[in-house]
Amino acid sequence: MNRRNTKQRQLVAEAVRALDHPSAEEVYAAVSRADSCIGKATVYRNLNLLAEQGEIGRVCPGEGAERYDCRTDKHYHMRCRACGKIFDAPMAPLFSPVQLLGDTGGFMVEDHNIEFVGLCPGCYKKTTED
Amino acid sequence: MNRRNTKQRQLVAEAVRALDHPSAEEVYAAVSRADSCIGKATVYRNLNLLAEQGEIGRVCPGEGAERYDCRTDKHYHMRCRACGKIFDAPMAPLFSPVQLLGDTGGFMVEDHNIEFVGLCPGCYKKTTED
DNA sequence: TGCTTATTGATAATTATTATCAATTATATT
DNA sequence: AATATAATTGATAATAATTATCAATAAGCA
Repeated sequence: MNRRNTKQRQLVAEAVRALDHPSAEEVYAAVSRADSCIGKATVYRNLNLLAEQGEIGRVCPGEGAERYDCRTDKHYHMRCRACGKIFDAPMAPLFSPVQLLGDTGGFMVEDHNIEFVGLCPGCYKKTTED
Repeated sequence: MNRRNTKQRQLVAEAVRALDHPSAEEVYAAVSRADSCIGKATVYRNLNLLAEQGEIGRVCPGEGAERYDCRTDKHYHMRCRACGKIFDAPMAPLFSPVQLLGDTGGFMVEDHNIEFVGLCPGCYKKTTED
């Protein structure tokens, strides 16, 4: 059950670090440039594995495909509702989010996420251009 | 383009109100009990339409299918990572979430969502039972 | 160098949802 | 009430994103 260092896995990890919140498809495209015969399933598998092992982050947008993140520290995101692009939110993680909650009725909170939704500069510009 | 009050649409709206954060599939199952020949596409279409018109809420969980919500006021959710069930979070909506953000670099924030992730009472019990 | 087994690539399968389109039906108009 | 019209429906195909399957390959230890 020991993890092995394959060329494919390295390429996937590098792609996530080189790209900005890429989707699996975008990672696949980038990796394919370096090694055109890499399989798509291999990309998905490695993204999952790297995320599980905490080497990369995973972002679950309210809409659209999963994104991956070179940052692994706790932070929040802003999603453009027009182009779907994900940005890091300039906001410190809440110190003790569970304290914001009242009686959860026995629900054990382990984690939390915040997503800001709106328009990125480029898409906002487009809405005012007509 | 005027909206019409069909029996199917009413059944979908009623099902969302009767169920607790149901998925489209769960709404379909409930509605099918009342009218067994309702089409699945009709359920999806009406959920989208009712959500767009603000008659029901839509919840986009970090994992799993979309959920629908009889509540339409701003509130947050807790999701059980084991069973996927969605609960209302006992937390008042942030008064001015944009004030929590620093310089967004021109990103226009319009909305935000918070999801707490953890274990619901039932699933937590199961983890301690062995 | 050879062995074991994690990993791969190709592809099928799955899940959730939307698009298509002819038939139906709610509602305004006559 | 009869008619017109266009919103809506149901069936089904299509799509998108992801996971499962499985024989072949290759990483890394003995």
